[in-house]
Amino acid sequence: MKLATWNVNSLKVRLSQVIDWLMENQPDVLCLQEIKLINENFPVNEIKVAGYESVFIGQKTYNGVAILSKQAASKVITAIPGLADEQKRVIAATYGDLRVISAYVPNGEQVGSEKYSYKLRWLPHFTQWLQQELIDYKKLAVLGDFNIAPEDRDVYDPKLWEGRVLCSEPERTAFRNLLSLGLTDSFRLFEQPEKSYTWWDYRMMAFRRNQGLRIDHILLSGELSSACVACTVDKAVRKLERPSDHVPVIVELSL
DNA sequence: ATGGTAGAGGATCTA
Repeated sequence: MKLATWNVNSLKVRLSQVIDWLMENQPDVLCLQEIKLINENFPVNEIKVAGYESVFIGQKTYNGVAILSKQAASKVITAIPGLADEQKRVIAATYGDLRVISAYVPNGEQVGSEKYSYKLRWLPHFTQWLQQELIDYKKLAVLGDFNIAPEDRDVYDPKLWEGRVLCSEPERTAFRNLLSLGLTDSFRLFEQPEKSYTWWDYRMMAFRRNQGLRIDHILLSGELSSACVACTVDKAVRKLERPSDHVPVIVELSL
């Protein structure tokens, strides 16, 4: 079984790339973030033709998340229970005995900004919810854009980024708190190429210089972690014309 | 410290 996540930065612009990627890679599940469209405009039919069901929660202009899957979804949730939040950042769905969450953690803009404090307020709600999900589902996979580079080795220039948004200690502590629930960063289960990243700024030719950060992650519950046989980043799509600034992360599970 | 690019939507806001 193959699960993947991809921040597409507008599903409208990236739809043909997503369809091509599905056809090529045949994942069982693909989580999307930053779809940047409202539910009425979600391309259900185009995705269905490619052989995938969709669940989604959209929003005008910003945010929006989805899960595409070969199997039909059940028990769909489109918000963190109990959290009043205008921003559409999470969706959860069940496929057989597998629970999948697609998450778009707030970016935070800049340390000290209002968006940064929103991020730091949001993360404990997210953590508490995942704690409950782990109780309810033995096989839980949390995939998405976490907007946190967990360690210095996940940053092309740790000195330059020290203390800055995506790398600051409060954010990294929040990420470690997620792992403390019993979730595993699947990427680090395996030996990986050095300087592996999932996001590169569009500016300053950052991709060509490999000036990236690893901020997209797949976290697995204990039972899934034991079944995980690979975790990879698909850099190739970043070389396409009009690419997203993020690339897919993929896990393979022996289920 | 600043500014560089991309997307949405039609001037800025967000990343």
